[in-house]
Amino acid sequence: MRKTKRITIKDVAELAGVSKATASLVLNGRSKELRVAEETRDRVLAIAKQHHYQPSIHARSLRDNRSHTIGLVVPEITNYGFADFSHELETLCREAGVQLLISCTDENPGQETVVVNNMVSRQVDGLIVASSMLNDTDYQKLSEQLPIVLFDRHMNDSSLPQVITDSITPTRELVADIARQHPDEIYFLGGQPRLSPTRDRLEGFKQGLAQAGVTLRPEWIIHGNYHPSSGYEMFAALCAQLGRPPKAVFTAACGLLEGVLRYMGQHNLLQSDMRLASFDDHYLYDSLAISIDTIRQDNRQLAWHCFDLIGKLIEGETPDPLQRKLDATLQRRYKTAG
Amino acid sequence: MRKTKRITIKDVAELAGVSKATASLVLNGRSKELRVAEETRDRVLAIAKQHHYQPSIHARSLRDNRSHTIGLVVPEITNYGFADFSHELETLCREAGVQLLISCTDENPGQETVVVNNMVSRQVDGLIVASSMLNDTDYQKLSEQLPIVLFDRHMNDSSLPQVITDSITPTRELVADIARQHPDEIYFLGGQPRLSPTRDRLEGFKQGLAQAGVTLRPEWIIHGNYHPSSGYEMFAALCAQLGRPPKAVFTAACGLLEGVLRYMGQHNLLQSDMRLASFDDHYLYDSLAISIDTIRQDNRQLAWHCFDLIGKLIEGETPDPLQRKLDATLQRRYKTAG
DNA sequence: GTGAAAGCGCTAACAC
DNA sequence: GTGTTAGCGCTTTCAC
Repeated sequence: MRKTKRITIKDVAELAGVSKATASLVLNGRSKELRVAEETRDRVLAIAKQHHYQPSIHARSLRDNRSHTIGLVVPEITNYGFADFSHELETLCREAGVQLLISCTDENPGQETVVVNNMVSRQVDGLIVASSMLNDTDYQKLSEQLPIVLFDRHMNDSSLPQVITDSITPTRELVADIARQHPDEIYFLGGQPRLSPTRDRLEGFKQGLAQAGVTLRPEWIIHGNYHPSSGYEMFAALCAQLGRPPKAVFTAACGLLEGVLRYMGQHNLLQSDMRLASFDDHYLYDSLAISIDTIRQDNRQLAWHCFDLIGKLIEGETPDPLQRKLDATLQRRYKTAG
Repeated sequence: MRKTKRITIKDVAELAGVSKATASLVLNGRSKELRVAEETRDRVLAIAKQHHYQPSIHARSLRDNRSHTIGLVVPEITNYGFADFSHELETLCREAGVQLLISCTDENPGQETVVVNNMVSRQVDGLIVASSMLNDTDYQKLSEQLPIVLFDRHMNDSSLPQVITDSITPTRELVADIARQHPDEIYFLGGQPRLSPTRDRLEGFKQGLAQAGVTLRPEWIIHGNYHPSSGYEMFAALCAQLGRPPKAVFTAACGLLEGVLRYMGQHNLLQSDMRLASFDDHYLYDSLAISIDTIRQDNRQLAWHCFDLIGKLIEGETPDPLQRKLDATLQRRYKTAG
């Protein structure tokens, strides 16, 4: 293992019979502008190629005080939406010669602090975060040290750069549609009430009811958290309380939906005529027994904007606008009888 | 942005009125063994804490010629199995103070070369790869430079360190069961015939037929590739050829199954009595209209062994055994009538 | 046109 | 007990 020792610029220089400085110029393609003799240049390049010279990224990072690395912090990489987003972002990074570091928080604010500190100590040039925190004070402070972009979730009136999907509009439209079919019973299952996705989607839910002329009943709104099991429990409790499955349910995120589906699978409810809708899409929903309407985020756009923001911030530019809101798409699967 | 300039060990030393060397000793917790005065030590530590001193990882990496970073290369992070594996591996790495770099190849050998080179140039200490290559010559060569562990897929007689799930045994058992129910028609949809998962799972398929006393018909075996669309196309062609859906199908990986399900969804076949089975599990399969038997890999074990191997290799140890084969679990969902 | 030297932040040998 | 120094690999003035 590790037989071949690294070849350094000093080695290349010596082999080519020039100084480190000259070799450096040539290898950085600045030989033209700084008038290095063509013959010298070719010699250096030949040696470098022949010995597979690769610059030490550590030496460079140390010198430049730049790691060409950015961090991505997400709640769960096993969540299809975040995986898709990560993939898109990784592609953008690779094309730009930037290395992406990915860490998961498991929806746990304590762990979020750990992984973020970890990335800071790794001297990432910037940080892109889908935070599980309730407020942005930590990030506000951190953003004095390095560029931060929040996405997917946003905090109360945060002024930090951020990219989110507009949840309210599509939720309103979808919920209004469902409410017209089931004006007497439509439940909202959400995560922590203080997290922005919950608040926004609940707002959309309320607007949807209003739009359909349906009066909200307080018991329709149920809060839990975004842990996988929470959707299951909320739905189980609801079924127990009603003595039957509800007529219509909107879940605020795919994790919650997952729990609901698990319960339904275990209790043979998948063939029922319950109307189910959710934020977040998944390709397997096309193959489920039950037709679920969903709201699909555009992860490619999301990733692009995050990358654009963080890149500009790192370069010291001031991107405009600093906060971006993207459109989602309704994915309708439910077919109204007749 | 970036108001606060980094504080270095030199700053700490000066503020504490000691030399860099002393400060370094103290900060690395080696003050006891090298008899630094307690008073000095406390002073240094106080200053460091007060100014939030954080060592420069780049300087350290440069000096130690170690990045405390390992690379993970997977075909698709959006594939649930790989996402789950990545998550497990990331947790292990974090606990060990190692940073994990993740890159995707999109099942494309050319891109695999790119991302691997990328990681090498990032000077990762080791590399864990689920390769889409047909042979291991590239990795054989690369392993002279740095430790490599292959997982999930293995190449022909490769002697490189690797961790794989035993596909043959569970596939045989599952297929034998299906073959007893449908001795006259059971199809195998696989990826590239030369990739190890395809070969192993096909071998298990054949053994399963033999075990059930069923004679294999050559037309039952269909090869495509592991791209999402391939399963769809193979299955569509099969349905077209038969003029009806097949009675029983085994797909060699979840990507292929995804394609089959998409076709079935579009053609209202999800309620049919076709028997479907596959390698790789997904939590949503519990909620599908059709009951799919699957073979579930143990990603936590898989990640643990990869981490164990790469860690030991990096430390210069020779792990034993160098190649590991783990057991999978049958996830039965199909209920035989009666 | 090219080379010598300094410095990025850190640690380890070796003085004192 | 503590300080001095050299060196990890690279780039960038500034001389020559």
